[in-house]
Amino acid sequence: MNSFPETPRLRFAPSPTGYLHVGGARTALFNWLYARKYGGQFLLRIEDTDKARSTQESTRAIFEGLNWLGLQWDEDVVHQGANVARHRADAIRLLESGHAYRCFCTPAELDQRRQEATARKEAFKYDRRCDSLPDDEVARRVAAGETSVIRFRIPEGETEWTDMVHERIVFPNKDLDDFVILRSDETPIYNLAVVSDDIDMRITVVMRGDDHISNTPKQILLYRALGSPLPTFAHLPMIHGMDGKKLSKRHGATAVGDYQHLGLLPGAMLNFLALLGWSPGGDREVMTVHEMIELFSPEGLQRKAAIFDVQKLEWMNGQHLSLVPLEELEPRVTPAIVAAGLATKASLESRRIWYRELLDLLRVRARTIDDIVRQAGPYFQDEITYDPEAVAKQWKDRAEARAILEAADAALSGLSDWNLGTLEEALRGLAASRGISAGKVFQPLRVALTGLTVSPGIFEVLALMGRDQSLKRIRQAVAELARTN
RNA sequence: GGCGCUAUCGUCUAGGGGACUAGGACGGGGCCCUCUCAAGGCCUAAACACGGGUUCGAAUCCCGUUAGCGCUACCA
Repeated sequence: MNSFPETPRLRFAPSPTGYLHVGGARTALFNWLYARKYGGQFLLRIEDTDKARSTQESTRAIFEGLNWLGLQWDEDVVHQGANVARHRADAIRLLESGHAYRCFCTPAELDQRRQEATARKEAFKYDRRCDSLPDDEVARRVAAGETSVIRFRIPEGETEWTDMVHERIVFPNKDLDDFVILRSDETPIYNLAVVSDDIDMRITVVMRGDDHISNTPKQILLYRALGSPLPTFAHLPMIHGMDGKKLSKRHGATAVGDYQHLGLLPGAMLNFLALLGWSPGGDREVMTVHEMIELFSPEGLQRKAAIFDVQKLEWMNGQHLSLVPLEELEPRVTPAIVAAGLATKASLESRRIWYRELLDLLRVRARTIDDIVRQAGPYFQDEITYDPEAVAKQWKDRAEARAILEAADAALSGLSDWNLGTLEEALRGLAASRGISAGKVFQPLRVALTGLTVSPGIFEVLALMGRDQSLKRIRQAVAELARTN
C-alpha cells in the first residue's frame, strides 16, 4: 500500500448535465476551503461518463461558475471519460482477483425479478445466480459472444467508516447488493469510475453531498479489493428550497450564473453559501474569503440540510457591497453600467475619482449591483425623466415648487464655492428665510435633480452632479413647472 | 417496503451535562437618527419534535416514537 502524501488532496467532481448548481458550488467551496486551510490541493474532475446527458456547454458553465466565484483548481482538469481504459482494467483486475464475477442476466430479466419482488413487498437483491456458474460455462458463453456485465461480490460482515461530519457510520454488508461495475458494453459504472479515479488522483479527502452516503460502503469495499488506502470521507448536508424540498428550478434561481447576472458579488455568494452548513462558532457572519479560510474547520460542519433563503443572501450582498474596497467594487459594477448604456468604460475611467465617489454614495443603499445601476441613471443621463409619483408628491403645489426652485437657483448660483458646507448653508438659509422646514426645500429640489423621491443626501447629490449640471436641472425644472402650470 | 441520514425561533445558526430566565443573524413589529430611501443604533415577538431513560442535574449522553430527507439502475 502507498502511504498518503503529507498534504490533503481534494476534488470537486460534478457531472456536466446542467448548470453549476448552488449546492454544487457549496460542495466545491468546502473542498476548496479545506485545501486552502490545510495547504493541500483542490482538483476538478468532470464526470462525463454518461455520454447521453453530458454536454460541452454544461462543462463550460461549470468552469465559468467556479471562475466567477474564484474557486481556482490546482491541476489540469480531469475528464473522467478519458480514463475508461483504466476503469475497465480495474474491473478486469477485480474479476481476476476473484472480487468480482461475470453475470449474464439481461436487464429485462432483472427488471422482471425486481418487479416480482416489489409485488411481494420484498426488497430486491440480486440473487447471485451467475456467481455459481462453473468456470468452463462462463468461458464458453463468453467465447460464444454472449454479453455479460461484471458484478462486484459483496463480502460478509459490515462496512464502517468514521465520517468527518457524521462520525461513525455502519452498513451491514447483507444490505448491500452485488452491484455492477462494468456494463455489457464494457463501460464503467459510476462507483467504479469514482474509486478508480480517486485512487489515481491520490485523493485523500472525499467531501461530497450526503446523498452519497449509501454509495460509500460500496466504494470502501472497492478500495480494499483494489488494494488502495482509504481516503477520509466527509458528507455534507443538502440544500433545500423554502418548502423544505430538495432545491430545484421550481424554487427560482438555482444556478450560480443566475446570481452573477442578478448583480451579486462572488464574495457575498461564497459567504452566504459557507454559512449554509457551516459555522465558525459564535456570532461571526460577515466574512471575506480570507477570513473564511482562516476560520474554516471541519468541526463547524453541519449535519442538517439547510434551506436556501434568498432574503438573507441579498442582505449578505448588501453587507459586502458596503464593505468591499472600492477598487474591488468598481470592476464589478462598470460592466453593468456600460451594459445599461449609461456610460462607456473609457468615460468612467477618465473621471475615476468622481465615479468612485458616486459608487461610494450609492452602494450604501443597494443590495445588488443592479440596484446601484438603477440609482446611477440621473448622474449620467443628459435627459431627465421625472417619476410621476415623485412629481405628484413633491411638486403637488406647482406654483410653490416653482418659487422654491427659483429661490434655490438664486441662492446656489451665487455661491463662490460649491461644496457640502456651502451648499448646506445656502439651502438651510433659504428654508429659514422662507420660514419653512428644510425638507420642504430639499424634496422638490431632489425631484428637480434626480427625478426621483429617493437619492443620497441632497448636498451629496448637488456636489456630485456639479454646479453646471445642477443649475441646469433646476432651471429645467422651473421651466417644466411653468409650462404645465 | 428495505437501508441510511437528520431533528434548537418562520429561516441560517451558537450551544458540546450545571455559565440557559437558551445567545446572534435574516425576515417581522416598534422606537431613535433624519431632507427622502437606505445604512446604523436601541427595543420586541419567536425555538430545544415527542416519550422514556442515565445523572444530584440534560438543549447537550443513551434508547424508542414521529416527521423530513436521501439511496435502493447495465444514471451520476
